[in-house]
Amino acid sequence: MSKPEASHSPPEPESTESTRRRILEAALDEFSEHGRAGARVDRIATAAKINKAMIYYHFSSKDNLYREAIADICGRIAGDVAQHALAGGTLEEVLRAIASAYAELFRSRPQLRSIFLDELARPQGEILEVIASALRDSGAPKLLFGRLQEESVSGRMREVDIKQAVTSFITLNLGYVFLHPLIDRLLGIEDTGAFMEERKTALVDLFLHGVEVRS
Amino acid sequence: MSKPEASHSPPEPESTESTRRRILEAALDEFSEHGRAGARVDRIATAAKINKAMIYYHFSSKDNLYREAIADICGRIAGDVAQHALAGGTLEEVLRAIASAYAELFRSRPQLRSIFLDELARPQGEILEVIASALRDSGAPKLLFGRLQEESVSGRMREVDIKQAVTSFITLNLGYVFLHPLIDRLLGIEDTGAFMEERKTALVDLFLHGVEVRS
DNA sequence: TATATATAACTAAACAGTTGGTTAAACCAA
DNA sequence: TTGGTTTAACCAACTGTTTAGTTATATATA
Repeated sequence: MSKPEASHSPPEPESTESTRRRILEAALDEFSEHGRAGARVDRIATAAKINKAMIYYHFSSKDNLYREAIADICGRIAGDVAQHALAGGTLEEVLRAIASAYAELFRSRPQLRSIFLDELARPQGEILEVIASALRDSGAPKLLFGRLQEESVSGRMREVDIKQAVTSFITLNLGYVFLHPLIDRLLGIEDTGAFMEERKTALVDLFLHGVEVRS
Repeated sequence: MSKPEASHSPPEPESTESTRRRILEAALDEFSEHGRAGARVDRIATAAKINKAMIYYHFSSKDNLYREAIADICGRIAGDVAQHALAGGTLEEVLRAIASAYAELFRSRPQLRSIFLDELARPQGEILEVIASALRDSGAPKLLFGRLQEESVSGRMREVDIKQAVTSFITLNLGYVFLHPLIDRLLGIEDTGAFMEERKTALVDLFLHGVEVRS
């Protein structure tokens, strides 16, 4: 006595939050993989296992979905970075903690990388501001800036422009994350993961030596 | 006695090279501004002042046009960088020359930045190889690697992993170029151009101090 | 020398498929 | 019954690409 399968039987209605979440997650994957212009709404719908119209019901437009998907994940960045217990300690300890935090951020949230690169390639003020805020709220830039100022004032660090120094540390960290497809080819690096692991130590080492007072 | 205007009268045929050049230039602008998926063939045709069908006559497909436009401009990179007379001199002089070359490359060819970021975001082996080859052929990576090895062997440089050191120098240089929209926001930098100028000196300074033997 | 032919470059129009988005109706839990 | 959620079908515009026709020019041929 088998029940006739309905030609269309919608799954049990879920909570709004649950549906939105599924859409946001599918969207982030799609935008990460194809970029904003290359992403397809119907692919997002398929991946989220919903009818395409639901995307418009919840998010109004493709563009708005893009914005909200990024805002959603950026909202997690501060928490992710905080896991690395950025706090006091020697300058070296602080730098190591930040380097680890950044490396782990992009390792644990692989969609972030391509989306950040997209927004860097063609910045949209609004979205870039969301990203910048997230990184700011992580506390890392402020901690870095503050510590470098202390070191400078106390004479443990050479006289260098603090903004340039912070820029250098950030680019030393994020540089390989973002540029590794190119660098791997230029230098014949075959194990990106291993190189990234060594990198965390190497970049802190270089930076510390670069800023310390010559004895 | 006016001649009746033909309903459609194609202009005199130009040389193939001239038409192709116009298309390639318009294409590079379009791809740079909108990305591969966001670029529109009809916009490229309008910008190049040709009939859209000519793009297919000369380049077969949008994708092939993308590839050829990038290959075309990458073919110029080696020459651009060579303008900076990368040669011998002290390590500092070599590093300064390379830093200048990189900064000038992206300043003088503004389309490169977003296109490189696109390919870094979603690498296509073939195109990334064209880009890597262009940078390789510029001679800068080899010069850098070679000089750092010399310095290491002769004891003027600390014992550091050369690949990590080269990676650091490249990321110190290209990092700000690519990440400046974000860094400017994080650090409150208002004059990107001025900061970039200072950067050339600051990054070489940091790097040199970072690798030199402690006396 | 005049004429025919082939070819490359070019055109406007057409094409077929895809895209983001819309709509009216159905569904369902409270 | 109500209001929120969901559906299948639909839509106009857009997209990359193709087609058939035109023109200028070089070359072959009678």
